[in-house]
Amino acid sequence: MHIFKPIKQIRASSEVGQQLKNAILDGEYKAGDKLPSERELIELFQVSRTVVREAIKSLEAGGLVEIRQGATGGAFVKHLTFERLSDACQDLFLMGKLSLPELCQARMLIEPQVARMAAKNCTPEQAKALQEANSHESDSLAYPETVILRSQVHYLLAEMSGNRFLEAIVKSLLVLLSNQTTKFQPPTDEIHPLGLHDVIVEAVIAKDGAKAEAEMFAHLEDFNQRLIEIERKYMDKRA
Amino acid sequence: MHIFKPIKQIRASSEVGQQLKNAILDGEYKAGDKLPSERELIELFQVSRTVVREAIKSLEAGGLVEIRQGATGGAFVKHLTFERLSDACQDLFLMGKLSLPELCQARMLIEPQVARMAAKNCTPEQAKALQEANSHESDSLAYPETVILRSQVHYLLAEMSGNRFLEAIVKSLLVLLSNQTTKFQPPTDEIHPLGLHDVIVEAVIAKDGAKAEAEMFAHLEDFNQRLIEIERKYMDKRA
DNA sequence: TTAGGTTAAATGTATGACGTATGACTAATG
DNA sequence: CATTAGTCATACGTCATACATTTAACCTAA
Repeated sequence: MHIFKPIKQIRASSEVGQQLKNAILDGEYKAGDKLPSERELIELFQVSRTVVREAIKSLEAGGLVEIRQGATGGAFVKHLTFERLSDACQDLFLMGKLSLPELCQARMLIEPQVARMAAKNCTPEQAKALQEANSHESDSLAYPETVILRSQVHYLLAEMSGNRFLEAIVKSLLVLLSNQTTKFQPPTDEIHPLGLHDVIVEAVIAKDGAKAEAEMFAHLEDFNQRLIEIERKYMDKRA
Repeated sequence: MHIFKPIKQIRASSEVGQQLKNAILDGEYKAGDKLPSERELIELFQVSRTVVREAIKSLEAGGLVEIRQGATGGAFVKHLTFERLSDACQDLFLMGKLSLPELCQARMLIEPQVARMAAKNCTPEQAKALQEANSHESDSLAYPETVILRSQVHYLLAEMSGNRFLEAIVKSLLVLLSNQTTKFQPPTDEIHPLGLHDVIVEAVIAKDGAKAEAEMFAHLEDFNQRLIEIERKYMDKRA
C-alpha cells in the first residue's frame, strides 16, 4: 500500500529568503557584499518582484542585510553584531516578559566573572583604554550622554573577556539597563556617583582577577539596589 | 538663526510596522489577538497593500506575529518566547561569530549558578518532574530524540531558577549545543553516558544549593571536554 | 572650475487581477 | 439523522505593470 506524504506548501517568499540566508551564512556573500538586485533575483529565482522583495525585507528584519536606495543601492550584507540579541531582549522586556530585578540579578551573576576574565587577559593597550574611559565619566551630566559615558568601562571589560557570547549578553544587558535609566532620568549622582569604577579598573589593570570579580560584584550590588529603588519611585510617581 | 532639522525620510512600511509593533508592545493587541486584516489596515493607514504587507511581514520576521491563511486567517500576535534569542545566537554561530568553546565556557559560568538557584526554589512538584525526566533519559538512543531527552533536566532547572532572563539564555545555549550534537551524531554514550545528572538532581531536590552548583560545574567540565573533542574529530574527518 | 542639470540604476509605492487556503454554511444522499 | 460533498465568503499569496523617489555619476555651460 502506498503512503501519501502531505504536500508541504511553503510560501515562495520564505523559500527565497531561506536560500538567500543560507548563501550568506555559508559565506557566499560576506559582510559588505551586495546581493543581486531585485531584477536579477527575479531572473535567478523565476518569481515575481513581490516575492523577491518580501524575502529581502525579511532578511532586513532579521538584521542580516541593510537595504540602500539609489543608484548604488541594493541589499548589503551587514556585520552581525549583538544588536539583534539586544533587540530581542528589549522586546521581551517591553512585553513584560522580563523584569528589571531579573536583569539585575543576571548581571550580578555574569559580570563579576567577566571582570575576572578581563583581568586575566588585560594588555597594556587595554589598560590604557580603560583608564581613559574611566577618567571621562564626568564629561557630561546630560542624558543620554552621561549614561553612555558611565557604562563605557563595562563595555570595555566585556570586550576584554575574550568570550564573544558573554560579551554579547553583557552588552545587551547594558543597553537594556541604559534605556531604562535614560527613561527614569534620575539625578546622575544619585544613581551612579563618580569613582565607582576606580577600584575595579585598578584590579583589572593589576591583573588581579579575584579582586576584580569581588569589586565588580560589590559595585553591582550597590548599583542595582539604586536602580531598582529608582524604578520603584518612578512607578509610584506615575501611579 | 534657525537650525533646520534634517527630514527623516522613512519608508512608509517601516512607519506602519513601527506603529503596529508599538500597539502590540503597549498591549493593545495581546497574544492570540488578530490584527486588522490587510484591507482594514489599508483603510486605517491610507497606504497601499504593498506597504501594509511589508509591514506585517517584518513583524512576522521579528517573531511578533504569526500569519495564517484562509477564511479565519490574518496576523495573530504570538506569545513571545526565547526562540528569537535562540535564533539570533544561532545565526551568530553559523556566521562564525561564536565558537563552540566560547559557548561551553559561558555555560560553565551560568548553569552552575542556575542549578544553585533551582535548588533554593525547588518545590515537591518540581522535584517529581526532575526525577521523572532524569529517569527517562535512556528511552531512546536515536537522534535527535536522545539529545532532547538528555537535556530535559537542564531545561527544567533553567525554568526552576526563577529568573526568566537566565532561563532564556540557558535555553538558547542548550538549543545551540543540541543542534551541534545532532549534527555530529556521536555514539550517545560516548558523549553523554547515563546517570550523569543523578547527583545534580539529588542535590537540587535536597535543596543543597552549594552541592548542586558544584556538581553541575563538574558535569559541564566533563561534558564540554567531550563535546569539544568530538567537534575536533568531526572537523578532522571532513578535512 | 564649478554650480547645476541630466541620466541611469536601484529601491519604494500604488493598483488591479488572479491564485490558494480554509472555515462555515448548505444541500444531497444513504 | 448523520455524513458527505458542494458552494461560498474571506483573507492571505503571487504576479504584472506603472510610476515615484533616491542617489551616484556624468555632463554641460557660464
